[in-house]
Amino acid sequence: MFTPAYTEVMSDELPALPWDRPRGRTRPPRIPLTRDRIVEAAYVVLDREGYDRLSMRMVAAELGVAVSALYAHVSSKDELLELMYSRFFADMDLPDPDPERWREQLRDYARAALAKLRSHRDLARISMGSVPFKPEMLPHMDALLGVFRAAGLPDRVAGAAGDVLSTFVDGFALEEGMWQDRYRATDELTWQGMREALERYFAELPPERFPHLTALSRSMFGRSNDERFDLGVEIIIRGLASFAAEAAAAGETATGETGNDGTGSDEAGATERPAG
Amino acid sequence: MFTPAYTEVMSDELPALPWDRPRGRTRPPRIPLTRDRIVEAAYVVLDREGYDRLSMRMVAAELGVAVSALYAHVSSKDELLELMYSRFFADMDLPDPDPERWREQLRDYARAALAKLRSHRDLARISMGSVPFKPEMLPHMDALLGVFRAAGLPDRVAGAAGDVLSTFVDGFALEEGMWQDRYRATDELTWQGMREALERYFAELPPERFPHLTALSRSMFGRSNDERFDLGVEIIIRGLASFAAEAAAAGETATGETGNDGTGSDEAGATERPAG
DNA sequence: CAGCTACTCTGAACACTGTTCACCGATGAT
DNA sequence: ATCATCGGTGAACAGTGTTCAGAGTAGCTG
Repeated sequence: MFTPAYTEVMSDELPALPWDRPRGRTRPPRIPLTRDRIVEAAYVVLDREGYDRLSMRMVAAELGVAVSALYAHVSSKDELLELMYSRFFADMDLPDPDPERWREQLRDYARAALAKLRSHRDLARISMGSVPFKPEMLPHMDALLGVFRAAGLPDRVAGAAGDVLSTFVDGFALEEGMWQDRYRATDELTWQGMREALERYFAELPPERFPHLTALSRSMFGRSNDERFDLGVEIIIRGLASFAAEAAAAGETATGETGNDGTGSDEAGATERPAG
Repeated sequence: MFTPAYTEVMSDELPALPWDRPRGRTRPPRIPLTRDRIVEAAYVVLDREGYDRLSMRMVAAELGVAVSALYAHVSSKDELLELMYSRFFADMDLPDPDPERWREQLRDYARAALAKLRSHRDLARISMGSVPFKPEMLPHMDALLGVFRAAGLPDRVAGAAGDVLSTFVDGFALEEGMWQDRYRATDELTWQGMREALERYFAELPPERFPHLTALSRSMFGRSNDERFDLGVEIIIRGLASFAAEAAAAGETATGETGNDGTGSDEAGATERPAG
């Protein structure tokens, strides 16, 4: 290790030693560390190494900086993860409620959210692991509630609809990521090959013990993941449509608000078939 | 440290030294370590300390045993977590499909699963973090598929229905647990107090920016969690009912199977996901 | 009963992790 | 030119999952 005094005195007249760090103006002006740069580096590490190997030391190494330097800008790893998660909501555009197009809007929003979750490896795990509420998601919650109300959902149902939709999107992305981790670890199988292997596995189970699994193995794994996702979203949308139709009917017959809590413990008004 | 030879020779004639471990028959016969005992101890630690503090060393301490002893019965912490997760499916009873009662059966199953997830602290996190498929869940998947088919769902929809339902149940329990962790850490608030605080928080947001959130804060947090859960399940059930009714109608008019994939308006099947 | 093997369990170690803290060097201000 | 401030450093601490040579015990064999 050279002492600073030595390099300061000598390097004005002599060329810099090859193993010595460049100094003066030749050295890049040392970009200061910021939260943003840290978050960015964390995403690089996440994409390259995955969630399990994402550590403060790796982020610091990515920035060419000591670990402890991070703690001047970020109070803990948890906070860093939350900052990463907050970026999730940054550049997603929000629907503005249109009663005519609420189904399409929900479908589009769900697809956009899934695409965002897929855009970084293991991002779904960060999303699922974060505290269930961040101020950044307020505009999203509000916009979604707006769509639900535009669809004609009673308030109680609107309040619960967001849960169903968001847990499905998050859970779907999480499961998808786990399969990827899985086959990343075991073999160099492609995603398609994995699905085929699963289909074969289920098809070859003893049919007397698992009659439905064996019969449906093709239906479960034959189609693409996107189709499975769309189908799930469609199930939810139709469920919401049923409540909307019910509310509309009640609104026509009686002007006052009904006390129906929407859980429909009986199986009466069900099977409201949407036109979609 | 005394050498074993010393204690062996002397302790027959002399009383045992007070700091020496009792030997011979007075010592409890040393119950052998088994996978089951380890899993059981892990659950004790989980309930007392929570998922974040669940470590191999704590499990070992709970059993009064060295850490490395665990690795003779369990190959890794991941395997231990999977063993814990496997217990989840052990004593849940399965519905046997009844076309007349499929809604009730799904509702009961969802409630039972939620109750199971609630029965141990942070169990939902283990569930969500586990690999998406375990052989123990085969009977459950088959039984659920049976219910879906009994309901009259087309195969494609039945294959996706399980995803929607299970991600909702898991996600709901996970979120609930996170709120609990949250208020456990910050204050000695009760669960009810937490909900009230949240309701107030949303109600006091600027209404011009968040018109729907402020308007619906009561609807979202006023009711109990169980009601919110039931409502979510009901949304899914109605969505499935819609597909079932559609299939029934198609089956009456035309005998052949229709090619409808159930996703409704397409326009997006694209973005087949690459494996990476 | 003695001797042996087989097996469980121990204690120490390794390579990590998140986090803290006394210092050091370069910056901007007096 | 001196001082103070502050961002960044390196070492340390307590904790993690995991491995491994070796005790100690149990049960089987001669």
